[in-house]
Amino acid sequence: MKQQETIKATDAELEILNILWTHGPCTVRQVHDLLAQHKDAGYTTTLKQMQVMHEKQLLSREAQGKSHLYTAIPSRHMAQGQIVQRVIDSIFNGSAMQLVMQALGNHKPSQKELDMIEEYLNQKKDDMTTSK
Amino acid sequence: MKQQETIKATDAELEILNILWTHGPCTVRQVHDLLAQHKDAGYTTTLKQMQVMHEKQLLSREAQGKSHLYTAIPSRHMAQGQIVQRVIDSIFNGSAMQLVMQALGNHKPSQKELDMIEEYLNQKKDDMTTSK
DNA sequence: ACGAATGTACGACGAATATCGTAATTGCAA
DNA sequence: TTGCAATTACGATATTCGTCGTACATTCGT
Repeated sequence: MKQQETIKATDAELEILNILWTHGPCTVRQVHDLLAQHKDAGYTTTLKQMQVMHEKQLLSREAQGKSHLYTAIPSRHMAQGQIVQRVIDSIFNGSAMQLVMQALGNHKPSQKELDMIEEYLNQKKDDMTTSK
Repeated sequence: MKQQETIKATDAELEILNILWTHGPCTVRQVHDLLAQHKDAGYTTTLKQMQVMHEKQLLSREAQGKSHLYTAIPSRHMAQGQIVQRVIDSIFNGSAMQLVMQALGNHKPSQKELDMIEEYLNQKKDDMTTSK
């Protein structure tokens, strides 16, 4: 059911995964052009990177015309979970709450976002009284 | 006012910083012994690492007897902020809230923790109505 | 005062990563 | 069908990171 236990990706690889997660399946050219907007690297660099990621089972690919269409294999949600956990373990001494506070503090949440959390909290509380 | 704009530390370095943050100034031996509890590496490895970190201005040091006492230069809080921001940018598409939700979802907060957040939220709301 | 123990300094090495040049391949348009 | 432009394949190189061996320095107990 799980083709992959843990995701091991470098920062550069994360960037590419993020593009794929956001834009759906892409060719190397598309990914590269997006990357090039805020980063400076040659086309073959991106190509090589994606080839390696394909070997590492981070990307699947399918021929399409003369090029390849690449797709992210790990889900964004799964990767997020793992990375968040790693951050918590490494510098938040294992406390997820501290991370939450940090993120909230940094961010100056908008009213709408505060409402979102509140709603979430209320729902959690309901869960607690209803069951368990 | 700020001796350091951005903190660039590898995972291994983060581990060491975390020890220093938690235990306060330490000698190489102390850090190494703590690391050795859940990791396997030689003493000189830790030493070298901390020397490099000293060059990189991640650690300051002070002679103490025959050894050196090392201290983390960046504050834990600052490092947390930067890392959280980087995570948000790289895989949460810039949305701090998504990270918060992910962390909350992962973690199954306790009642006490929920109260903490709620209190925090109320305070935020007060801020919003009082000032600004 | 001297030798063992404990530290530090320094350089080297392997693996992984990032980057790119160049060659081979492929699809398509004329 | 043939040539060109785009794409892929395949190393080669540079850099960084983690690791450690070994040499040098210092302290302390006796």
